[in-house]
Amino acid sequence: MSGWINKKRDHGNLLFLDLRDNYGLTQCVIENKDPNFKEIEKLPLEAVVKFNGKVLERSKDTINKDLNTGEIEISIISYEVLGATKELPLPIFSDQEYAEEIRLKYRFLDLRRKKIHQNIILRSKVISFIRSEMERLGFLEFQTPILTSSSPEGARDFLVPSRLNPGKFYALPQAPQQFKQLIMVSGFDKYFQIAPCFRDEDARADRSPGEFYQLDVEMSFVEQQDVFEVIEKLMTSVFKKFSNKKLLYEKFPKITFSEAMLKYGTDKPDLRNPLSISEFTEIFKRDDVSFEIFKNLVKKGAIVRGIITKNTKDKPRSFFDGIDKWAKEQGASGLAYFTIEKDSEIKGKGPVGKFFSSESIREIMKISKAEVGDSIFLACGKTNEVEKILSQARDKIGDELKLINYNSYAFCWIVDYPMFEEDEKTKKIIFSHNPFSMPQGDIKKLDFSKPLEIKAYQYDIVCNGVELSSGAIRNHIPELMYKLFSIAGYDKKLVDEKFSGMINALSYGAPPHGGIAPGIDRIIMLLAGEKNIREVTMFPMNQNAQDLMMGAPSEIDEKLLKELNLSVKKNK
RNA sequence: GGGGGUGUAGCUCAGUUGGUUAGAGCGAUCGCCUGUCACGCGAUAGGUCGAGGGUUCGAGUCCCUUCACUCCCGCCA
Repeated sequence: MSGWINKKRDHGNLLFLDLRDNYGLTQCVIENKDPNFKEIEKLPLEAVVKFNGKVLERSKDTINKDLNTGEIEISIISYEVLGATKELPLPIFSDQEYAEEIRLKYRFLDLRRKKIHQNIILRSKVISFIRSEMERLGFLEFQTPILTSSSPEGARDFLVPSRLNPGKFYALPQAPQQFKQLIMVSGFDKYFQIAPCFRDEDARADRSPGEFYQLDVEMSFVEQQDVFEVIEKLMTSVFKKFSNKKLLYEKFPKITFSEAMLKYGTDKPDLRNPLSISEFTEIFKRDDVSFEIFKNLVKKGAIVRGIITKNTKDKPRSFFDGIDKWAKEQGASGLAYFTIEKDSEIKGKGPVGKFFSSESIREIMKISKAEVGDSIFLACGKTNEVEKILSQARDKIGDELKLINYNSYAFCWIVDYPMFEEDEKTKKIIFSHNPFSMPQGDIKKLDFSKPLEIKAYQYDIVCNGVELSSGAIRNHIPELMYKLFSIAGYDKKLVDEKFSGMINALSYGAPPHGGIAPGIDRIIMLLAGEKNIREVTMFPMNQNAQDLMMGAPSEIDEKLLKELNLSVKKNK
């Protein structure tokens, strides 16, 4: 048996060694009467060795139930060192947390550790299963180019200089978006790919810098619902196979974008959380409400929304103040709160309760289905500010009140995204999501004079508050595409120039088509129960997009630069 | 680009109000130990307290600057 020395237990005249390989641990044993004893005793942890020996059944009282191989052990007869080791920069056998820097620099050692080793194995199995499921559903896997052209919309591109075309650059694909549409125009009707995607944007815990993988899917002659059915089938089978956690919905609920923003304050709601947001702005226009701070803000155009918590009348003051304090730490102006009580009359108890008449509280209860004994947290401000803080408050309060079943998965679809939105700074009309999406409604009757009212066949799939993917039914009609691009400030010439391949292809008989591209890394994160994408990525870069193990990015030899017709301008 | 957190031995961490020689566990090295499975026991080595500057009789501890890692905002069609 060959493997790494995981742990030694040296009794002086009797030595146990746990030998580790990809599959687990096996205890090996040797006694001091063996001539090899002294040498084996000195072997360092993590040396790679081959032991020849006898497999022995362990006596009943020495069986280790925690090991798969705990009923046997190997009595060592001879050995060979296959790979020596220096002193280790981090221990392998412990479950302790280590600094990322050292883990990433010695990733090959880190990957020997049990948890991350299992995560990577899980990743392999999930991807393999997805492939076979997609094939079973009739999809074909194709590869698309890695060296392609830069696209004007979307994220920052990674660029690759062209030696043969001095001064020109390839871009790495942000996603195979245009290619998968071209595949549909080419007459293939069900495509998928485990596709590498490259975006030069800043990292987050759930976002690798630079590169990540999508399950890229596209289908022709389909409507939105056809895409949903394929993905629902796939996700339920993947999540059932690789997790024991409960799926709250097998038919994923559909929530419109505007409803999601109102009820949850975000377009990626965690539906494991039963709390929802209600709209109360009108309450603050009543004469029998005297909460002047909010009333004055409402007069200036602010809105008021709030979250009802059920039966929280007995919660200590510290709970409510804690939430208010937390909200201020998040940069909001805080959350006003009171609890609905009743003696002879309905009234509000708490710092701002006295500002509300019985009648106004009755109205609040009607709007939000609140009852006596419930409490209400209120936020006031601009729409996007209120949405943001209440969205966070929903997670925070749900967690504190233990309302969230963390042992479950709640999928949903967010649908009916607007085609356009107004840029906050420039006040220009821009594509709110994907410029290639098909607008909803009768295309001949679309009112292009009110672009902000146009909805798109554009959708997101969300699980446990994690955005897994967005997708769309595509716009396959060139004239309509020119029209939509012109609203976003691209004239025909520019569209022809920037999207020549696409627009040209759509002019030669393009089928209606659509698709989606769920993030593989995030699916694995959800399945592995990890909060950080590096825990499910074999060789990740750090937050500054550096590979500490390989030393990337690095400076480049002058000769190579010259061949590429490039010179580097040094700062300072 | 902005805000927060962290940085002390190879690794994980403790270090009180600024006060004597900066500690523990794991790991390493050496010794003892025949049924452990986080084996046990004893000893030794190992420190620019991230770096630079300042305050002070005295700084791991206080102040300033800076670097690294990380979390968040911006950004991510």
